[in-house]
Amino acid sequence: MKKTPLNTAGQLLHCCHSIAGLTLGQLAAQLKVDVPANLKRDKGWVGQLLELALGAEAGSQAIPDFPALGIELKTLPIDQQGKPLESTYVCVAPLTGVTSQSWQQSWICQKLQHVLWVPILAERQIPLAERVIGTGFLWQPSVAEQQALQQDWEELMELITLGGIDQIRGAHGKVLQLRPKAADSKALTAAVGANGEPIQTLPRGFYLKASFTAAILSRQFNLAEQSLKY
DNA sequence: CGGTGATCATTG
DNA sequence: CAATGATCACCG
Repeated sequence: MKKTPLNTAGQLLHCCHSIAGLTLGQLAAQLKVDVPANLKRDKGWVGQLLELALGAEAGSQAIPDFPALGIELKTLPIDQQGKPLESTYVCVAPLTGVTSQSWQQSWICQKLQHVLWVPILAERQIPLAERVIGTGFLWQPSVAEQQALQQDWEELMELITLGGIDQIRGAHGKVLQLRPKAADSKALTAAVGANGEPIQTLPRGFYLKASFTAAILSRQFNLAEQSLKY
């Protein structure tokens, strides 16, 4: 865990391993950060803490957490069985001006090319300061994962550009969801209406379903097990 | 507002 | 009890 910017993915991973096994309280103490009583009013606290610990530079800018490496940092709340407790927010969804954009050029695709996942044992019954940081790992989508994501994305984007956004619910995709991403249900942003006319609607964001992130963890977990056997 | 970081909490 | 829709805090 260093304060200086990391130059390689290897250094980042090493830094990540050095904080694995610590509780959030221990890490916060090292960084001289106060631990909130709960996450009710500090939902992004865990993510911010890990960004500080690993030296992410992007802050709240719309760029990768590690610009030089093109790597995105994401914490993943899991239970003791290693199962994700929540779906994972990826980024906001463009609602206008994206006709004929390809999956490969999309913002979400770019973000998902290199992700540093850091599992956090975060069952709600465990006090925040006692939650344990897991072993982070670098991930790139497999061909199959890429195809599943692209398929859902294309379906969702077609609905958005054709004015079907108000029919989209969280259940629409298999691995990718489109759900509200706003301060509250009254926030508005521009979108396309049913007849192609401009309308105002709730801002949406792309989320990875828990079953998808569970598969990522499973793949990592199984590989780790295999490496112990041989 | 739109983006970052997400989790909360009601509901089926 | 998982999943969807709602919400919290901070920044430029």
